[in-house]
Amino acid sequence: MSANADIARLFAEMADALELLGENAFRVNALRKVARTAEDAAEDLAALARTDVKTLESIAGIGASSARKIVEFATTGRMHEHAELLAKLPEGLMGVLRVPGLGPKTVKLLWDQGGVTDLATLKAKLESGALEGLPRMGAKTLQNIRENLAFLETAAARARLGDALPIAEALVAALAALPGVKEAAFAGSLRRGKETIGDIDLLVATTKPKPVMDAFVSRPDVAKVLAHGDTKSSVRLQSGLQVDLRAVEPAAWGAALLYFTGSKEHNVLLRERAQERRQRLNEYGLFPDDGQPEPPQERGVKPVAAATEEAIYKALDLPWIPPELRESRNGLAPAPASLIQVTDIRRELHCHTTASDGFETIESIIGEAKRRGFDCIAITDHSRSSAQANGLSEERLLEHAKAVRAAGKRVGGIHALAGSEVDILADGHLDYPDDVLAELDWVVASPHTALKQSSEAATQRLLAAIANPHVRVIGHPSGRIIGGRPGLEPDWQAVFAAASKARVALEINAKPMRLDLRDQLVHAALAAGCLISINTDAHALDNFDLLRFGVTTGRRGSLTLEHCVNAWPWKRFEAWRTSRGR
DNA sequence: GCCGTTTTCGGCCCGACTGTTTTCAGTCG
Repeated sequence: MSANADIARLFAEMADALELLGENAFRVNALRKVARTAEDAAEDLAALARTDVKTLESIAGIGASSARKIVEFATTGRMHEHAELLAKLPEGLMGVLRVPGLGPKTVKLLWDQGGVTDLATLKAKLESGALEGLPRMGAKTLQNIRENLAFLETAAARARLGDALPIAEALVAALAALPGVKEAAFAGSLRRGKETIGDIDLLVATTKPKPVMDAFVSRPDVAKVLAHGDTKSSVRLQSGLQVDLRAVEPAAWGAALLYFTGSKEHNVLLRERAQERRQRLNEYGLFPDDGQPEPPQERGVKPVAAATEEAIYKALDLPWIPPELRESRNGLAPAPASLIQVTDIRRELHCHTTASDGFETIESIIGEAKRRGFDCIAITDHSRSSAQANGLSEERLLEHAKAVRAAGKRVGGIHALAGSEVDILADGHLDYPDDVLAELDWVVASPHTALKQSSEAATQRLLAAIANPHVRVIGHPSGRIIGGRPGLEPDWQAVFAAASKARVALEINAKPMRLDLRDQLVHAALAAGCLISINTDAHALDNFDLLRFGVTTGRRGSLTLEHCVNAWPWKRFEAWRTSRGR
């Protein structure tokens, strides 16, 4: 999977380089599309390049030329066109493109006429005044570049879904409370539930947008106003997060929500479908195409559909597609009939108590699970090797199991499973011997250490854990931390095949810093016939609220109720739980 | 560079906003 990320980076860099060199914009866009396709792909493109180039070329957006480049990368680890392109530019010049507001035209101008070759020379020449007098470089523009460069130097990477969503929800609530606002919502990658987001896209429906825009840019948490128009404004919050707000007429709400939710590929597919039906789709509605070049909304043409997303999909003979599935890997395929949702989840199968590194007593966390309507909770404190997490010795584990069962009886009305989150050691052995695991009701096996081992070692490690008859779930299978560490990169196809055969579920850990398995891998695991378990890995009572992030990740991987063991009726779950190892 | 029951060549989304402009180029989404 990391090969896909590498491929995406190489193509994105080629697109940047070509743009700086003034190459044809459509060629640049085509390369960008390959980059986005690679980033979203559920398949391992490098593996495909080695075994099945035809299928690689059949992926929308990847043509013969890009396939050839991917094959070269998959077989040699190099992409010579990428290297040759980058050699034509000063090494740090592409970094200058990361400054907000600086695009290829301006960077090329700064390079050709200003001698800027990287962020350091840009900073020096801004300070020395060497850029004054260049075309289109007025005082205001130079000041903006200064500020945006300073921002770039301190900016964090993309925000995690778990951090951005609560901020967006608060902003939406504030906008919805303003006079004249009929609807307010967040759109963009946040609505699609991507694990990280670059900015927050907000949308309001109102007939009087100006006061809404004014109120928005005047918020106390706004650090800088990037744009302030009648229907569109853009700010940077003190947290560094950029927030864009668009205002539309209530009658065009659905069209705007659809348009600003994306993804780009999804929008293109919808527009193409509209064109096939002699219709035009834009952010103002779905219109009959009368062949006139001027936008229909400016000529008073009545839309076929505009007020709701559902109406627009329906007019295009499509079912409404949930935002989480509007990614390139899904095309316009309808959502599966029973796509998982938060209300389907009946049990939590991975949580911690004060016995290891949790903050709640056994009884407290069982009570919380019951209060939330769950039929079962598995208590899975850490195993002995996780010393930093106060992992349990064999003796403590067996005592703990008794305490869990007793607490379950005291609370009543919920099944409390005495389990363990047992470490998968670097060599694939589990942290307790089989005869100890046999004493438990439930075993989640997870990697916690040696997360930089080779792909081969990681594959053998996970296969060994899957082969253990006591293991029912592989917890956070890669061990990655979003924006922190990449985690294990095993041969996922081999892992999925083994897990599918052994009926061992793979976890989607709902912690926003983990979301592990990630969405693309969930998609691939399901294609291989795997079972999935969504768990919050709760260490505190409010951690149960993180469930929605795990469910969103499952939805992005097309997870259905049938493949999620947390959603099964109790009898089916019990039959599966007790079907091995005992 | 990609794509094709209207094209294997000739298209490829386009509107809002800013800053420097005196009518528009560049960026962004």
